[in-house]
Amino acid sequence: MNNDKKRLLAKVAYLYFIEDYTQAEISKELNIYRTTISRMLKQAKDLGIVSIKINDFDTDLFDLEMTLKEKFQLKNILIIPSYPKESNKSKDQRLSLAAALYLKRIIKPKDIVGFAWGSVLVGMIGQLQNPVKTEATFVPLVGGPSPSNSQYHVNGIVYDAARQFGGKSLFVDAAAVQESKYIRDGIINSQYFSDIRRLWAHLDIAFVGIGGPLTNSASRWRDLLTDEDRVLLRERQAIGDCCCTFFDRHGKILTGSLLDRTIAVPLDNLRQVPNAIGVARSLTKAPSIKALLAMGILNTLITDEETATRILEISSK
Amino acid sequence: MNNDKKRLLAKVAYLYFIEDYTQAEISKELNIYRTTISRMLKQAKDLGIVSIKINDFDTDLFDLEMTLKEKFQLKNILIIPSYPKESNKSKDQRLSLAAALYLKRIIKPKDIVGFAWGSVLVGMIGQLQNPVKTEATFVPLVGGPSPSNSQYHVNGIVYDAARQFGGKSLFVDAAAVQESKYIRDGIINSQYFSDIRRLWAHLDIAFVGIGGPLTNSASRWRDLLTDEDRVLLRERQAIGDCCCTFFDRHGKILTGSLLDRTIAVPLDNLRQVPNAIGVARSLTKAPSIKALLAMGILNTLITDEETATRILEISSK
DNA sequence: CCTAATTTTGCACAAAAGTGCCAATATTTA
DNA sequence: TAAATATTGGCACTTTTGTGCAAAATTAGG
Repeated sequence: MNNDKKRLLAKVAYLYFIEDYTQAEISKELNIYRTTISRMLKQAKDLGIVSIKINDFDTDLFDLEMTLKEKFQLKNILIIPSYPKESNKSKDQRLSLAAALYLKRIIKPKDIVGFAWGSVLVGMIGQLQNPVKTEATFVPLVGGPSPSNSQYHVNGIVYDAARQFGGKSLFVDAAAVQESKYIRDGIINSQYFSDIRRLWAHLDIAFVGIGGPLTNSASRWRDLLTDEDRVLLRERQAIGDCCCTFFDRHGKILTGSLLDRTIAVPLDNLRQVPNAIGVARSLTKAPSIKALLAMGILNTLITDEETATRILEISSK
Repeated sequence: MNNDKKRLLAKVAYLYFIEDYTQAEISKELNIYRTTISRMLKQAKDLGIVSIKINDFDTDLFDLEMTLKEKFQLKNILIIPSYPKESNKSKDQRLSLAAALYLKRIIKPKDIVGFAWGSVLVGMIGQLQNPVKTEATFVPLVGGPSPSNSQYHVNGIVYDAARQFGGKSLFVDAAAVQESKYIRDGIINSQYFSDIRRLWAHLDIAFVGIGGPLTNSASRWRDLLTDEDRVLLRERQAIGDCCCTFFDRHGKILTGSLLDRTIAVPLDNLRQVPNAIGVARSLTKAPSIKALLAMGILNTLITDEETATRILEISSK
C-alpha cells in the first residue's frame, strides 16, 4: 500500500468521521466518485486507519453475554459488572436493581407476572424509582416460607410489585412444602387456588430465583424440608433448585415424595412463558444455574460477571 | 447522565461501530425503536462515548489547506508535506509529481490544457506512470526561453504532455520577451499564432508556475530581460511573476514596455479558466505566491507545507 | 511492447440512516 | 401531586450509503 494512497484514505476518513461530511460532499471535494468514497471508507476501517473506540464499555462483559446467550440459546441475557471487594449484600442489591429495571422495561399494561422465591427477588421491587402504571397481575409461583421467615414471604413480593406497578396481586396461603401429598393436592385443587393455577398457565413474565446446593444455608425456605428430604436429596445428588423444585447436575428433576408435597409452578410450565427469567448470582450457585440453563426452561438470565464467568468455566470442561 | 444509560449508549455504539450491526438489528435486539437508535448513536458521539481516531493523518496539514483555501477563496488546494533536510531538488520533484497526478485526475477527454513556464512544471509530465488516453489539446501559455535554455522550452512540456495523454500539442516559435512591442504584436497577430490565441480563450485547465523576486537567479527565462527592464522592475518593486508577467506585493500588474514586449496569456484571461492552477514552492517565493493568490486570478494552488505555512504567516501580519 | 489477470471505477438499484412531526411516556420540578 | 420538561415511539419521507455487475484501468507476465 502506497503512502500517498494511505494519506488519501486518511483524509477521506477524516472528512467523513471527524468533520461529518457526507460521502457525496467528499466526492465533490476530491473529485472521486461517490461509491469509491464508500469503498475507501471501508478500506480505511479494514486497514486500521480509522480506529473507533467505545468508552465506558466493557467488551469482556459483552462477549460474556454473547457467549452465554449463544451457549444456552437464551432470548436475552443481562450481566452486571462485578467489583472486587464488594460485599455479597451489595452485590445482591445491585443485581436486584438490575432485575427490577429489567422488569420495568419489559412489562406491558396487562401482563401476568409471576414471582418465585429467591434471595435476590426479595429486594427487587423496593428499589424502583418511578412508578409505572399498569394493570398487570402479580402472582406467586410457589408457596411461602416457614412462619419464622414470614417477612420474606413471596406474598410480600407480589404485593409490593402490585403497589409499584399499579396492578393487582394474588397471594398464596400455604407453605411451599406441605406435610403430605394429600394436603398438597388438596390445596392445589382448592377453589381459591384455581385462580392461581389459571394464571400459571398464562404467564407473560416469570421471575425465578435459583437455589444452590443444600449446604448453602442462606435459604429462606429450606427449613421446611424434613431430615428425610435432605437425606434423599443428598443421595440423589441434588445440585440446586428453582421454584422449590430440585434437580441434579444433569438437569434431571428430582421427583418423588418431596416434589409431590411441594406447592409450586411445575418447571415445565415455564417453557411456555415468553419471559422466563432467572435471577441469581454467586460462585456456589454457578453449577446449579448452569444445570438449570441447560434444561432449557428459562429464556433469560440476569446475573453478575463473576457468576457468569464461573458458569462459562464449568461449561467448557 | 445516569450511568446505566451511558452503558446502554456504549452498547449501542459498540454494536454499531465495532460489530457492524445495522441500526435495525440493534433495534430488534434491544427492543428500542430504530429511529431512537439513530438518535442514541448521535448522542453517543456527542458525549464522547464514541471516539474516532484517524491514524496516518496530519491534521495540521489539513487545517493549513482549509485555512488557505478559505483565505484566498480557492476552489481547490493541495499541500504536500515537507520533510526536514530534504534537498530542494527532491522537494521540487515531489511537488511535480503531485501536480502531475493532480492533472491526471482532473483531465477530461477533450480538454484544452495550457502550460506556462515554471521550474516545477518542467519535471511534471515525465513522472507519470500509466498513460491515460485523451484527445486533449496542450498549448503553451507563454513564449519560450532564451536559446541557451532550449532544453527547458515550454514546447517540451506540451509535447511531453501530448505524448503522455495522447492528444495534440501546439508550439510557440518565439521567445517570451521580444525586442520591441512592434515585433511582439506582429507575432501575436500572425496567422500561426491565431490558433494559440483562440485556445487561450477556451482553456479548461491552466498550469502556471510562479516566479519569485528578481534576485532569485534560478529562472530559466529571465535572461531575456534587458538591464533596463531590470532597473524598472526594481524601481516598481516587482515581487514576482506569473506567465512572464510581473506584479508587485499589492498584486498590481506592472505594465509598460516589458509587458508590451512579452508573449504570454494575459493574466486576466486566467480568471475564466475552470482550473487555473498555480504550482510553486519555496520560502523565497512565498510573498510572490501570496500576492498572486490575493489577485484572485488562480483558483487552485499546489504547493508544499513549508511554503504554505510561510504564506499564511505573511498573510496574517 | 503487447496480452491476460487483477483491480478499480461508474452506474443503477437496494438497503440503511436521518429528519420532522406529533402523540404518548417518562422524569423532574415546584 | 400536578404541572412542566424531556424522552421515546411511531410514521412518512428524504437523504445517504452499500452492492452487484459491467466497463475501464492498472498491473503482471511473457
